[in-house]
Amino acid sequence: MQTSIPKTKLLIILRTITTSATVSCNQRAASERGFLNLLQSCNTFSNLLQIQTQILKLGFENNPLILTKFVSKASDLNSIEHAHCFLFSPHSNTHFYDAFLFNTIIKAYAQTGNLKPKALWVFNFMLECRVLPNNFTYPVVLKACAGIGDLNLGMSIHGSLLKFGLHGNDPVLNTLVHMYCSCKGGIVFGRKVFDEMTKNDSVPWSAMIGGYVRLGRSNDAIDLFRQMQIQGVCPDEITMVAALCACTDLGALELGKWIESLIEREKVNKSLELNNALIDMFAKCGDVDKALKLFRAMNERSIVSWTSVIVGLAMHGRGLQAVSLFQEMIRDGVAPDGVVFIGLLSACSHSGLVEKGKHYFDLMRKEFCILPKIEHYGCMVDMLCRAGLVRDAVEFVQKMPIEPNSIIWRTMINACRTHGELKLGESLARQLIRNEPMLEANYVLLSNIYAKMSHWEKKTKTREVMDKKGMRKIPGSTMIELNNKIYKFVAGDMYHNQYKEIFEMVDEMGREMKRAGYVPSTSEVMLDIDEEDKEDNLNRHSEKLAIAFALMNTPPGTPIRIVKNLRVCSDCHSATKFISKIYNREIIARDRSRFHHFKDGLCSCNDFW
DNA sequence: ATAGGGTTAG
Repeated sequence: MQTSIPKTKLLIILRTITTSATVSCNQRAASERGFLNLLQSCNTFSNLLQIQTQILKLGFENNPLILTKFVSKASDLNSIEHAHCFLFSPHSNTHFYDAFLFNTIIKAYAQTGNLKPKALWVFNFMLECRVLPNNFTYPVVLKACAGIGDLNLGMSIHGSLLKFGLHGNDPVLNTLVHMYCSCKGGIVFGRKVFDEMTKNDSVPWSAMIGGYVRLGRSNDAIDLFRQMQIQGVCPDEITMVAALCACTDLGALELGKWIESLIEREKVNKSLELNNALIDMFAKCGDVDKALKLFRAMNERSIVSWTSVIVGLAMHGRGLQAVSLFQEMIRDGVAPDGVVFIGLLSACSHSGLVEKGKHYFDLMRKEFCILPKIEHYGCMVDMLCRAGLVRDAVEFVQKMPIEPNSIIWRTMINACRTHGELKLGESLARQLIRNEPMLEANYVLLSNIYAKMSHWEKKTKTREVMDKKGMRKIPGSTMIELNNKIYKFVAGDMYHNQYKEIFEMVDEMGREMKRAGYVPSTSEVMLDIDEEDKEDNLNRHSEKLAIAFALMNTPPGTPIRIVKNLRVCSDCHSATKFISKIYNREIIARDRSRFHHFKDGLCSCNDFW
């Protein structure tokens, strides 16, 4: 329940102010202070409307301070557009407006979800009104620009900053770095500003490291983080969050633990966000139990904390536990949002809980009034497809009230391939290519279907179309951490300095596995070559190279952690099960969508992925 | 009164 000033009281106060017919300076100041206090306690939209009327009645429409407070109140009440109309009506006298007032409006727009472009409109209007921007203007206007992500826009603001000859102080330069790092294609400009500025504190470092993380350049982010240490700049909790995100992206558990130890050593303030980043890092780097432990120890949790553990459990195939955590969250009185439902539905999807998934999909609309978005429909399609119910998925898509996106089509096409609906898959893939001819993933899907159908000439033709358009398949790669270094393997990799030993090890593994009953699934090889070459091809998959490398370089009995950039192929999946038993190793593999814990010849995913 | 951070299906 919101507390509001009773209307009667409000009117009495207003009347007291209005009735002073001849006011001295002191009285005027007093009435201004009184009005500001009144504004301060305004907390509903109808209060705001009353205040607006009074502003006109009392002649405060020429008082920029009062107008500024009015704007920030309106912003608090999500009514910035209302304040906008009031301030920029044809009758309003913009002659009295100052930079503080404009800055406040720009900031209010910058904070909105989809009204950010209006911040730039106000900025331009400010220039038209010949109000000079100051050093407080640029951080807010650049922040709006960063939110829009338009590089040209950002550059023109940068240009206007130079034109006004403001001496860029720290906040201005920091936001300039942030803006460039948030715009597509802008990171080099951001780096240039970053390199040329004097960096007195952690802020520009956080902006730059965060920029690399957002671009998926996590290795560069970590390099810069190390550079920061060398330069003797102390990272704060925000820098730590960015560094942890880089670890999460890489799946680098050891690196993540190192950051955690730095946090402890430097006694960095453990903000809610930092705890959330730690939870997410541990969950997505393979130690979901540690993530749960941290989650339980937190004294303040946000919806993000809950989402992180639920998604973490989902990735580890612990769907039932994810569901019970969701129920606990509801019992705790935390209001769910659309995002946590994505996590919950993906938990059901990864654990084959089709009925539960359907139940929660209905519940989100009926009980929590959250309208399912395309992502939620995507989860449902994925869930039906994983469970092998391709026909149900088709029916579901036909009944959907919104247009399916290409992600949903790709999910369906891939499911058609794995569940033998090849004709359907082919026609869907061809349709998708007609709609989206410049996306390589669509051609890869079609060519994989042709491979499965053994339609080699059609497959070759698809590949030729790709070549002609200059597209290339993303190569599969596997990452492994060893002695504080990150090693990356790609299929057939011969650049590693141990590659001969690795290939020998892979061959030995192959012999041992065959003795234990492993049959290479050569149907996974999407090439028209003979069976023996197919086996070689399988043995050169990046995953097997990484595991061989780990077996050679780590003590017997220790767990092996690997991270793949794509989904694990079914041959590598079955081979890894054998390896875990033969070599008595626990192998924890993260692929593009989930974790596989291999132990004693079995996988935690129960072959469901 | 001005700067920097977190979660999401495929």
